[in-house]
Amino acid sequence: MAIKLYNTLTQKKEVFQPIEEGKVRMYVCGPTVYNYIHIGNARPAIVFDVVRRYLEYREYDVHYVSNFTDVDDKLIRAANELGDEVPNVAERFIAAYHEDTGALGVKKADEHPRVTENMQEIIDFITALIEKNYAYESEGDVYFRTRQFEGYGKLSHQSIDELKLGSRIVVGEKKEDPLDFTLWKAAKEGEISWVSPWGEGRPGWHIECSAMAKKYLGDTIDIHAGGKDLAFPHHENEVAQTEALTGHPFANYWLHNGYININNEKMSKSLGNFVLVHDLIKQHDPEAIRFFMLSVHYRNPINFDHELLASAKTGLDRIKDTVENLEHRLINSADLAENVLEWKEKIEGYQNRFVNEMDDDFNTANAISILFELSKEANLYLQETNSSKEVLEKFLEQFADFGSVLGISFKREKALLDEDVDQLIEERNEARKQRNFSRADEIRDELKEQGILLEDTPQGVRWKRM
RNA sequence: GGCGGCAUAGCCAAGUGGUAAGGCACGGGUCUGCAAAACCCUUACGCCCCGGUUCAAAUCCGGGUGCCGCCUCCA
Repeated sequence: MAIKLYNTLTQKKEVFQPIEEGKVRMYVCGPTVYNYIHIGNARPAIVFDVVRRYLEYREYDVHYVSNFTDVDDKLIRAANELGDEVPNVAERFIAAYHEDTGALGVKKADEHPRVTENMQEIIDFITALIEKNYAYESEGDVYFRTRQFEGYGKLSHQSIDELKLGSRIVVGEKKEDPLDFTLWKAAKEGEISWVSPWGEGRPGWHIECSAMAKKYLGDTIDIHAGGKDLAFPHHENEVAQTEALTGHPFANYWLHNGYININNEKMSKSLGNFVLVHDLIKQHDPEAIRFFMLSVHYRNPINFDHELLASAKTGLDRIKDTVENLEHRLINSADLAENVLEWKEKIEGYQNRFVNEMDDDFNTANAISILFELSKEANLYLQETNSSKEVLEKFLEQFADFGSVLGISFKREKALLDEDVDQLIEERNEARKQRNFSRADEIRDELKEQGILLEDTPQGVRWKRM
C-alpha cells in the first residue's frame, strides 16, 4: 500500500513518491524564538513529528530539518522590552522550545539551523537573485520583484491581481510594486546587524527558509510543512525565491496543519488569546495533550478547551490501564491457552488497519480509534481464564508499535513508593515552615506530575492519587 | 471584493457513492461486605436546509443558511 497525502499545491491527495527511493527530505518551518511557544505552535511540531515517525516506521530514511528564526523585528522588540540582547533572548527561548516540545514527545530534528548561523548562505542567495534580475536594492533594503516570477500564487491559489487589490501597503514605499517583499532589511541605528553588499542589515523573514532548505536538503525537497497560515505569504514567497533561483520545483508536497482555536477563534500571539505550552504542561499530562491533538485530523481545526483535554486524558488512561493489566497478567501466565495463532492473527489485523489509516493522509484520528478497539480486544482476552504468554506479549508489542508512531508510550510511569511520597510531603512541610514556598510548590507540582494530589487541611496534609 | 475551509448523537470526532467508526458523558449490568476502580453492554430510522442525479447519497450536482480562516506579523 502506498502513502497518500494531501498536497496544498495541487489541492488533492496524492500518492507519495520520494525524489530518491527510500529517502525523504523534509523541512518544517520552526518558530520565531521571542517567547515561549503556545499550543498553536505546538501543533505543527507534534503532527509533523508523527508524519516523520510514520515515514520512518514505513522504513524511509527521513532527513528532517526545522529552523529557528533567531533574528527579526519581534525578537528585537522582545530584547528591548526585556533589556537584553537578541542572541540571549533567542538562546533562552530555543532552549525553552526544546524543553516544551520534548515534554510533548517531539523528537529533535536532524538539524535545527538558525538564521544567524547561515548568514553567508542567505546573502549569497539574495545576491544571486539580484544577478538574475529577480531582486533589486533600494536604499539599503533588497526586495523581491514579485511580478517577475511567473508562477506567483500557485501554492496559495491566489491570483496576483486579486492580491494587489487586497494589498494594504501604502506608505513609505521603497518598492517598485506593493507586492514586492523584503529579502534584506537595512538596520536602524543600534539594531543588531550583519555586513552585506547593501550595507548593514538583516534578512527578511522568507528568505531564510529558502536558503536553509537549499543548504541542508538541496534544490528540490520532498515535503515542506507548516501551519496553514504560513501558506501565504511565507510559503508562497519561498517558492518564488527558490524557484526563481534554481529553476527547479522547490517542494513536491506541501503539508499544512489546521489551527488551534479558542472559543472558535484562531489563537495567536497577536490576538493575545494564547495558551503557553510552558504553563499547560504544568496543569495537564503532556501525553494527554499530544493524544488530544492527534485525536483530530491534522488538517482540521481544533477548538481548545480544558474539558476536552480532560476527556482525552480519561481515554488515554483507559488504554494505559489495559497495558498495565496485560503486564500484570504476564507475571503469572502459562502457556495453557489454545487459539494462540488465531489471536495473533487477530492482533495483526489491527496493525493492518492502523497502517491503512496512517497511509491515508496520516489519519491519526482513525488510527487512535483502532487503538481503542485493540484495547477492547485485549480487555476481552484478559477476561478469559487461560491466557497465553505469547498472546499477551503480542498485545503488548502491538501497543508499543502504535505508540512508537504516535509518540506516546502507553506504559504508565512507575508510581512512587509510598515512603517516597511521605518523604516528599515531609520535605514540603519543612519548606512551608521555613516559608520557602517556591520549593514547597515545586514539590507539589512534582507530585502532581506523578499523579499525586496534595490537599492542605487544618488537620495536616492529605494526599491521593489522581 | 478574491481564495479556501467547516456544519455528523449531550460533548468531541472519523467517514467523499453501498446502507452511520471511535472516544468522553449518560443509562444498564458483572465484580465488590458497601463503595470506588476496572470490565462488558446500550446510546444518531439519521449526518444544517431545499431541490436534483442514482438501484443506492452524510458522501456527487445546483441553490440556500450559519460559522471560521487567508489575502497584514502569525503554527
